[in-house]
Amino acid sequence: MIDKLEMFIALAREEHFGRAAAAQGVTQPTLSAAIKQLEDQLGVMLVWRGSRYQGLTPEGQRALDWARRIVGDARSLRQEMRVAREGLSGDLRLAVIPTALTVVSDLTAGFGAAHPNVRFSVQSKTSAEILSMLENLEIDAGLTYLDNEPLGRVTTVPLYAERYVLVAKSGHPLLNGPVKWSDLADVQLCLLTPDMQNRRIINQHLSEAGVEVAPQIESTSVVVLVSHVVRSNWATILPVRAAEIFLKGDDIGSVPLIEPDASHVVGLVAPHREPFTPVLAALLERARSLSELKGY
Amino acid sequence: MIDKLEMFIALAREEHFGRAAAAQGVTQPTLSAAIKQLEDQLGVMLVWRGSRYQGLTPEGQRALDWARRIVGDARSLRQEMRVAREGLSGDLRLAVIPTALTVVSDLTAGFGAAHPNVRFSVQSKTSAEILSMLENLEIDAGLTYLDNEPLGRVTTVPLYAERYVLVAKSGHPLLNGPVKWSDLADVQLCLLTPDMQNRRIINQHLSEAGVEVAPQIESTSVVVLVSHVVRSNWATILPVRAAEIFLKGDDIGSVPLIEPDASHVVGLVAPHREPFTPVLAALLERARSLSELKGY
DNA sequence: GGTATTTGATAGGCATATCCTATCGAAAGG
DNA sequence: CCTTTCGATAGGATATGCCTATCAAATACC
Repeated sequence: MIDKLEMFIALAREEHFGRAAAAQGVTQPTLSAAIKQLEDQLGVMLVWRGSRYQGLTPEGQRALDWARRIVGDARSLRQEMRVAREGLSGDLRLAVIPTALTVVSDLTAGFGAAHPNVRFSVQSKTSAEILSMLENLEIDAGLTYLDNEPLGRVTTVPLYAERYVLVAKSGHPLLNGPVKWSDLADVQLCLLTPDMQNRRIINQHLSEAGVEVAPQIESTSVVVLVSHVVRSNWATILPVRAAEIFLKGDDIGSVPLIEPDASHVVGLVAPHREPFTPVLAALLERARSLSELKGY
Repeated sequence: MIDKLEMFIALAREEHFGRAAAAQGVTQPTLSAAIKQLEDQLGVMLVWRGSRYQGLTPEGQRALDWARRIVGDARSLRQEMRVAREGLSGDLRLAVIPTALTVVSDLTAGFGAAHPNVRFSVQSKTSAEILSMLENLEIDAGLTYLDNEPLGRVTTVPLYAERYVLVAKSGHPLLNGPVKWSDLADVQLCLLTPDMQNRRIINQHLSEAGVEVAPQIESTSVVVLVSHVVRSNWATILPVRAAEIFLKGDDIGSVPLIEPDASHVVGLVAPHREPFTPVLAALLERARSLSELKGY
């Protein structure tokens, strides 16, 4: 039963029998049969059947919610038993917005030393992808914005408030003092792609300052942005935490962006499932002790 | 997997391999094998093994919590799909304290008419048994005291406040006006057994009024108490709601018990599992609309 | 103290479920 | 019109689940 629910979740996620089967490490006929059996056992159609996958029925949608719960709890059970057996161990799968990637090392620093058997897997994703992956049990926790878009049924631990700086090559005229958002009208900017929440935040502040931007360079990667700043004449806007790591040398500099002195809360997000698995509980505890926003 | 978890729950409840197997409709070797496989899959011992069942290990205890969650959710999934298929239907298993048995008909009255395919099964239990059966998924909801003993992780809907009357044969000298608890010192009382919370409540009020009682007749059934009142010379103490149904004829009468005018809240109790299954949600809704204690 | 009973584990055998490979038919794409 | 994609179906090997029968240890009883 639980295996079939896993396959059902995979099917809903991949929207494709073949890919879902591959993701589950079974062949396509096996997954097809599993879905059919699930439908027989529950007595309802879960998937619209044509010659191809055509989405979930309303019952399928409701069943998916339960399936996620059941499968998630079953994994929690297994994980907790493994921890009972061999101490904190296992994989902790994180997805992180690009501008918070440097914060991961703060989280893992003490954690990795205290729990050497816990392995981290970190991937860079958009905030929307992070929420969807949390729902689909593809990751155990995420690092994303907490104060902008609706999050759903999750536990959150605020970590810090993002503040923004303009990053440009050393000697750039704007680097001499705080820069207003409205000063950026004629600056050549490279920015994250618009599917990134960070970009939408920046767009909003720029537009509120009456500035229209159409960056020639967009990327999903902060590294790409910074290397364009270093190697060419672009400037970029980054959260302080994301920029810091690049500011060690003399190549580039940064100044705070003011009017407004914008700030957006970033933190850890995890599925809310009482009780938490030991590994996740430990990570949340670590995040709380690290938080700059205890009272948030 | 889920089947094995069901067997594990049964074993924890019955504390006996053979009985647990019978309860699950399998033979004892099947259940033994299932538990062993569960232990193998989880990699931990769940049950202390001697020549007989000797309780759960700490890991077993934790696993039991998850197992209840998973099995309960799986049942919810199945029930919800059945409701999607054929409308509100299925069994609703209730356990009720004896003094609230007459209230069940208030709950079922409108409900049964609106949902003819829902069958009720009602059993009379102590409040402690009700809570334990809720935990073990043996019942779907209970009717018990809400304001005395700790309830655990449950949803409650208060229904009414129990108030107490003295019930005695017509013509009994005490029936002429309100009776104080302290007036009962020399009255021959028959009462519920001390494992019933109602009896403990009554004991407490009597003892606070300085009255010691050692009833010659004790029973788990209100019917037994009332028939002793009718046929012999005993009196008894009952909540109004439990007494009403017997007061139609002229054989017996009742008077309020005062000083104190004691009151204890009785209501519906159900496992807290979001979202509720449709049948349970409908019952809770019915209970809320019926409640005399909306603001409680 | 010796016998009977209770309790859970083990062994062997059968039925069923599961998962694979190979193939098919319908729909979509070019 | 041909090719590709996608999911369903068929057949066979393997694994799992559950049963009956039996055993060994512990306990209860005379």
